[in-house]
Amino acid sequence: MKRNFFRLATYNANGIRARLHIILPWLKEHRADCLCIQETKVRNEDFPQKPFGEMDMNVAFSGQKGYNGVAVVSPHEIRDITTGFGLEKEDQEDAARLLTCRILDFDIVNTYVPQGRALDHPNFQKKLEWFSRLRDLFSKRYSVSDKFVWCGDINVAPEEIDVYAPEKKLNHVCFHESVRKAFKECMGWGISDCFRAVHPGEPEQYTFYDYRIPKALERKLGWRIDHILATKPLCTNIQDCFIDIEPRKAKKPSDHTFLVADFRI
DNA sequence: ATGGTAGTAAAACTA
Repeated sequence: MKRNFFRLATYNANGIRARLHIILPWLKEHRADCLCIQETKVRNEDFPQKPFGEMDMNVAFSGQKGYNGVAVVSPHEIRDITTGFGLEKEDQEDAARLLTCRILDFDIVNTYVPQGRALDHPNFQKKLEWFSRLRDLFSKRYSVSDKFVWCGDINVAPEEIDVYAPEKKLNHVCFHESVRKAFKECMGWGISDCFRAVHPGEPEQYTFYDYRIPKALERKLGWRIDHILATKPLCTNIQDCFIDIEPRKAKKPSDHTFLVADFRI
């Protein structure tokens, strides 16, 4: 059965080799046209290409040892793959956090935005700069009239409803006003939050549950920090956008949290 | 106010 929409999803794997038992069945069941993965935590030479190839999926990946790492999986051809910000002397970590490609007539940017560690840590400045560098990349390489999607682990809860106990998170690197502002300024290039376009004002819609917090899912102690942002040609054609959490299928509840958007084509 | 656990990969480190 051919569908009249393009299904794009994003998933933070926290180690792709430890999540294949979740990712492979999920791909089969949901028939995503594009799955963007972050925190693969695997160097390129060790990337598990075979299991994807065996189910006729193409993969593009960019990783480093132990940390970070991004990948794109698709049943379609993955073209024009780039990693990092496209500098002559590319930073290894940036290359393992940013991968762009074309699938059908969609321009896709998959990012694992630096978490930032602490407000007074140098990594937090790097995080803020990432958003302006991304906006520069968008405006340099793409047009707002393109079918363009930026998705991934953005590490920002944009609004109070996007995190539990927001009053206690004002100095958190994923909720501080400076990082929310930086994210919004980046979006100001011309992209909108697909999830909020479909579910405006809906509270307790989270994409991330810290596995260190006991029963975080049941207690609704989560964050909406993974996002799918799209330009107007796509935003005006969103059929659906939803968070797929199926804890019954996972050993741990946070193992199985996908953010999905369906774009009418 | 802090810590809680998981993954990678072989002792810390990031989240």
